[in-house]
Amino acid sequence: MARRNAKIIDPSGDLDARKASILEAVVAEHIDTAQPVGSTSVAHSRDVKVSPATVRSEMVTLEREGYLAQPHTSAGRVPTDKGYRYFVDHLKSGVMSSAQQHQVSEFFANVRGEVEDVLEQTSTLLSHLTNYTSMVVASGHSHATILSVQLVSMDARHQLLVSVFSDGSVIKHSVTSDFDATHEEVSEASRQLNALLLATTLETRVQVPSRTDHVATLIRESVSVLHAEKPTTDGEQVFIGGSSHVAEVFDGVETVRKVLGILEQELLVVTLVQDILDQGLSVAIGSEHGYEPLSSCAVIVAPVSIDGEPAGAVGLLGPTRMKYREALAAAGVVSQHLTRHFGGEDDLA
Amino acid sequence: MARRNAKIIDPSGDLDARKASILEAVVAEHIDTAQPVGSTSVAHSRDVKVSPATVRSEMVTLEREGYLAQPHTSAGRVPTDKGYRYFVDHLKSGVMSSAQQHQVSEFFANVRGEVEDVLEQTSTLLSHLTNYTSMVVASGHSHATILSVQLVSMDARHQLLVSVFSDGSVIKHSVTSDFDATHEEVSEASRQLNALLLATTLETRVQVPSRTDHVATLIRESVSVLHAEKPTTDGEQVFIGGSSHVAEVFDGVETVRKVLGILEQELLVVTLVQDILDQGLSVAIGSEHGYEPLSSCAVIVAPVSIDGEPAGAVGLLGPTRMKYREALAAAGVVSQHLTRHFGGEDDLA
DNA sequence: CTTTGGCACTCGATTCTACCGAGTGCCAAC
DNA sequence: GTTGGCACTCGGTAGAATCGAGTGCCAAAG
Repeated sequence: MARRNAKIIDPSGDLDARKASILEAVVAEHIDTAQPVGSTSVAHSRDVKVSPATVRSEMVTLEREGYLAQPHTSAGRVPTDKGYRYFVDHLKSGVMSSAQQHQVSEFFANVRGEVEDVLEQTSTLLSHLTNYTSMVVASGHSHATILSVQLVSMDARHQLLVSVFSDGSVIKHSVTSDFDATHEEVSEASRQLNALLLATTLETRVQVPSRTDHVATLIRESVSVLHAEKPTTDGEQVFIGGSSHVAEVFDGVETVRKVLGILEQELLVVTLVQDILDQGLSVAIGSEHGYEPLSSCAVIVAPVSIDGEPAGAVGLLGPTRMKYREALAAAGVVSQHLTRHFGGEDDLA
Repeated sequence: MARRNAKIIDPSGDLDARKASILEAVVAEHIDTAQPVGSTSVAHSRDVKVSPATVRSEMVTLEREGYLAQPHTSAGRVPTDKGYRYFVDHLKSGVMSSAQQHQVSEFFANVRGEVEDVLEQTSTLLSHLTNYTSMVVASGHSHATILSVQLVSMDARHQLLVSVFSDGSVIKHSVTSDFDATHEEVSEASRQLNALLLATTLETRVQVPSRTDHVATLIRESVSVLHAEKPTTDGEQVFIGGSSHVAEVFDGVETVRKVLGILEQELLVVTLVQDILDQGLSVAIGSEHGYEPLSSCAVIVAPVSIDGEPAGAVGLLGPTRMKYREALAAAGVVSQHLTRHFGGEDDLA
């Protein structure tokens, strides 16, 4: 079509149809062979109607424009991050095999248990579906309200503060006092804490009694440990599935080590996923996410919401040459199922 | 010493002093070079006062007896699992560097938070100390008694059952009813549940009301989900630290994959550690633990107890040629600190 | 002016060979 | 029983030769 313009280097990054199909062919082939791809195989691929020679000359352009790279003279071409980016941006969204679709429906029809269990199992599911490492992130309860708090006496000087939130999460904190508290004092404190904190969020500032008696001290102590929760973690949880796939999917011990090292740090994974989501991306390729150790990785994310509110995300981590179509489809389908699962009729907690 | 008997093949597996020191030298050298070790380097090592020729002839014996193996003719010797076993059985227990000792004390002096957090951080500590993957297992609350149960209403048909145990653990279960329960009904059920279950364990059979009103139904339902907890998992928790070390410490993608695959399955890790503990071992080498995919691994375990009761264990996973002395020392020291930490004055929960 | 087949050239990968040397097993001497 | 000496083995490495996939360029064809 816009052939006449082919000579003009298009700064907007859009390619004419022929370059596009060549780039696509290169990416597609490199994804499944992991080898540099040469002009002949591109020329023979569907959607490319020109001779190897023409392909070659187009490839030098694509290389100059940064979509392809040559490992060394007289080798085939390999896509750059930019090349992959173009590829995924122009990917007509694929669809999962019906066997897999079935597997997912089956899974969500049969899962039981608490949210945490469901999320954990979901991450396993996702990694099995794709053969990549999966991440399932549940955002924190920063704006969940407190449904109940209870102070339970462990022994005279140790109590356990158990708080239940409207999102179904439960957290415990241990409270230590430097005096012996009677059972009566503890349950009185528990009663008052309940009255005090009911329907508040962790961000609400509450008026604590300033008296110095045992009950008041327990209350102050309890409120303080509870509110201390906030700054450290936001209560996000992350479930990682199929980390063993890291070993099959990356080559080079060093890469494997680095990637595993990142996955070990849950906080990092949460922020990574969050960052990508915030950028409005669904795929971050190579250096796009800014984590140097993951520069040979691509990360796919798909948001999950509950009642219209963003509530987390599912993610996949693979090499930049991952099978985007399948992986995107899987992440999408699973995130939709999750959204439906938690939005819908079933147990919320 | 028992030199005169050297010719007699000792079926009990005890070696005369010279063979022992040769075997030890081979193992020690192979551990830090990862190479087959030859007669000359053994002969030059401390504790071995004989010539290479003598070493060689002893080595053929050691090989025949199954302590050493030869990768191929005219290569050095490599220890077999049996060789490593002898080595660790006769290891005079080492001691950690004082810098490390300090690091551990420091850690336990400063660590805060709930048990889970402490255990998780402990596993990180242990893996940092040793450069191996660490496992920290906390046994289940099968004989902990219930301190409190509370049924919290989420919405009309969903309640959350929150149970607090004497070991400081808290578990939640969601309860779904097929009728709309009022707040009053829920709190009445909660009250009765408390009375019913207080001081029982998950194994105690309790008499539930057989009435068909809402409160009784809630109670039956709650008791049932709570007691259903038992069979699936015993409530063990496992924290794995430093899985990225797997990639540095094993060679061969396939091994790395297999090991990571095992580590992914928490249940497997728990039983692995438990099995080894049950066998009364502190190290399981190669095939001793019976997990085929881990046949090139050694696993070190050290029990942790609270108030004299076994309460879990710490473990390390490395290659069969791991640095046993250091790793054993680290696991030992950390398990002791952990035992002291939870047995002692500090927070129990 | 674009496309194409032809062709010389490049350069990593593979294969082959020679060779080195660590290490062994054996034996005769101590 | 221990030791030095010696012939032999065999994996690992280095270098040379070769292969071949793939390129860049050019001249002819459309």
